[in-house]
Amino acid sequence: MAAPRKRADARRNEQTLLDAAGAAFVAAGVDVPVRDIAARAGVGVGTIYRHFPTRADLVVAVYRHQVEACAEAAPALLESAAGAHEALARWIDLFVDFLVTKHGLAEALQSDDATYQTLHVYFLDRLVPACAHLLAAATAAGEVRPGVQAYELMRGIGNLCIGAGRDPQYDARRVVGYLIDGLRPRPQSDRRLGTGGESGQT
Amino acid sequence: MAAPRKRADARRNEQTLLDAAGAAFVAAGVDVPVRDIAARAGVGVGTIYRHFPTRADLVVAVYRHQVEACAEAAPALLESAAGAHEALARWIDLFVDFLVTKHGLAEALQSDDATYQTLHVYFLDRLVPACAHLLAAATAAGEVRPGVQAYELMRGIGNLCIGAGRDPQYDARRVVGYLIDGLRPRPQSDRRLGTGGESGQT
DNA sequence: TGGATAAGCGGAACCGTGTTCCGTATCGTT
DNA sequence: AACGATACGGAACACGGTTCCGCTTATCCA
Repeated sequence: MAAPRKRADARRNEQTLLDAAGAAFVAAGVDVPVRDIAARAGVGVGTIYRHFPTRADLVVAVYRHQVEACAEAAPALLESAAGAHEALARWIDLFVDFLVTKHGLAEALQSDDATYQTLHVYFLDRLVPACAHLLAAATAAGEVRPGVQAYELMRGIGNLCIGAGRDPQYDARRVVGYLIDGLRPRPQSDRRLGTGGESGQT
Repeated sequence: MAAPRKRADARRNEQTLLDAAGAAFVAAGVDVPVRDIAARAGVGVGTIYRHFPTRADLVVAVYRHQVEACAEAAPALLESAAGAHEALARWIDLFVDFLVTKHGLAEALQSDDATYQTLHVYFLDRLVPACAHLLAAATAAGEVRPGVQAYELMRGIGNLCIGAGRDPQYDARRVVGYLIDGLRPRPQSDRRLGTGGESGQT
């Protein structure tokens, strides 16, 4: 319960590591070898593991501010945007912009590798509620068909961002745009997709 | 140019390997360690690399028939389905059903790992034309907005299949359904997404 | 200020996995 | 049967994640 303040060199190293990791992520993606990060920071690999037991901890630490900012932007968008669907679309643009500029992050987010477990959890905990808020408003306004799940939507968006930025033929923003449009209620529906249970898998 | 028939044991081993690999993929995903496949087949790892220089070659060999069948199903769907959009949707369902039942395949397809390069190329070469055919018909019929690219659509669909089957909260088929709906022309459009060049990236 | 003690550090060592390579075994042919 | 070509097995190497322990350094107290 007491806050046994860490040693000064430890605090300094932690910051150095965050900077080095951030730079390494930009240069070589979030999958950059641990040894490379250590070399950049001028520390041994042991030091990294002491401060950030898993790679996910390091990634979360590096991107925490941006994720928080994204989550916190949601309410303001709901007020400033023309409509609820528009607000949702704008917020998702924010999320997509964040993801596509972080090489390998979208991949890591969807990875089933146990290493990235906490990354997954953190992003979901922080962003799904924000998304759910916007989504609920849009659904209530009749601008999104009923039954769309925030979690599922976030996973879909995240998936669509995989590989963006390394393939000039693939524009994640555009495809995400199609998806968001597809959330709208179908005017005169002949193909039922509403609450979704028709996918026929036993 | 001559067909220097391979040795009998080599042909036998190749088939054994295909069977073993197929079983291993089902049991442990397409990322299963090479040594495991070798053990299943009762051969040394060298034998695998001799027959299938990269993992992609092995994966392609295992799934070739199913990919061909998917590609070839396109024309028939165009005739049997109620409309062109419907045909496209049905064909994509086929593709999604294929992907979600192969653990790790969707991930591998989008991986930038050089190992999977030929896998990527094969799938695209085979399936993009089929998709383009359906898409062209749907666009011509005015059932899909103009400007949608087959390649981009296929990548998007593939991406959405990542992680399906290991997360009960995420139903790739449903999300793909949203996306396909979103391809329809927008009735009274206030948000322009048409030919897509507005994504603001320099 | 100097010494004791705990906190923190570095990097060698270990493990799992992909990949290569070559001595050996097997096939097909004469 | 014997020989050359073909194919095989698995040891060895490369590489990256992870652990562990002897050494260094910050902090505290007398």
